[in-house]
Amino acid sequence: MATKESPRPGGRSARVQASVHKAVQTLLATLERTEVTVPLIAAEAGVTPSTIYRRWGDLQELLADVAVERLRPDMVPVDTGSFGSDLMAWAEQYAEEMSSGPGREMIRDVLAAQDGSGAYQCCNFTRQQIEVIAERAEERGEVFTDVEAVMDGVVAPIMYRILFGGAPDAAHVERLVTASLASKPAP
Amino acid sequence: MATKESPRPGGRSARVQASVHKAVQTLLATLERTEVTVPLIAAEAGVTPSTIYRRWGDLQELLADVAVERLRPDMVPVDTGSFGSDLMAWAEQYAEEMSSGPGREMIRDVLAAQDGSGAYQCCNFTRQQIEVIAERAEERGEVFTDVEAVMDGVVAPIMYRILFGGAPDAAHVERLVTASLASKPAP
DNA sequence: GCGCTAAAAGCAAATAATTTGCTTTTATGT
DNA sequence: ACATAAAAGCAAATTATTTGCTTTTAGCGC
Repeated sequence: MATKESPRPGGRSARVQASVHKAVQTLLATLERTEVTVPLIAAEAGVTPSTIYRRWGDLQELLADVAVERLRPDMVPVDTGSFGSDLMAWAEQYAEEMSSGPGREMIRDVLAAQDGSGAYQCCNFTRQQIEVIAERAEERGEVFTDVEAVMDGVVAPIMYRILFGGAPDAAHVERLVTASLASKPAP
Repeated sequence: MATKESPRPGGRSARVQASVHKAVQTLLATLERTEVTVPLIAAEAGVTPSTIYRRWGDLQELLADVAVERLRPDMVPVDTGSFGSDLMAWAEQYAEEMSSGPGREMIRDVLAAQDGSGAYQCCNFTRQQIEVIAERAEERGEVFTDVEAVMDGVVAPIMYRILFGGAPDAAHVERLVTASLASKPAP
């Protein structure tokens, strides 16, 4: 989407993107999802609706774009001393954040977009967080669970239940992590 | 959504629902997702757009409603003689169906709707299929994996990867099932 | 069966959204 | 500085959505 091309002639590009993103966040914080429209966002951002349509295509793509930015992790997983407790702490926080109203809406926005790249990015944000935990474990000389096994055993069940059923409770998350630690100790 | 109330005065209800659903399926088979609009569906179904708006609210809810119907299982999982092979056969078919273009679009439609009940229903369709496999295992006197453990260990990873990354390949699905069979043999 | 009733559907005007052709602005490379 | 091409503005045209009101219909009591 935002490829690495060097900025070409003509763009107020970055400025508009920033104000539109901010406008979306402001409006989402205030109004119901169904009340947030492109013309409203345009007015709030001080741009023309056609600018938004031409840059993003439609409301869903814009909402997805904003949601991906907001889902980008802003901190490194806390270091609690071991792979197991790092993963447990991370998973608990992840489940809580994603289960929250705003979390669920952001995930929904990302998945609703036609362009699947947002979902892929989010998945990678998560994978990278786990890789950080794994790399620390490796530096400590620990035996630790394969990253893809954690994706399957911890991340996927949490996300599945948030999306398709009730959010998993803390005990469930703890069980998932424990099982993952026990089952596949291999890199 | 479609509650079990006995039909009240006035509804051509069922007839309209059927023709609109059929129209949606016809159009989805022909056109790109972004080209399918409420007025088009209305014309194809021989109803007025306002009828659709009043019954379903918007296009997304209608698409979700249709997708849920299409995701409803139409057969019982095949009986291959044991819990393990039943689950393996079912998981392979499930992964294949859901990974397909139409499968992915239906899931997306279900999740994109404001009304989360469709996702919940789909999750239950899946759970019920696994329960059928589990009940057969119980009748045979087998030891078998808890249904929720299968949801976490097999269904969730398949769905997560379909939604967020590349679809899982056959070998991956096989590994998930094998691990699930090995890890939690209990009720 | 016959009307009564209320839910659902039709119709059409009003509103809101999206698209589009054309003009203007602006960041970059020369 | 100037030329250039990408991005943004503007406004008209199109398309989608909402809404008030009328008509049709299925179930209900008689």
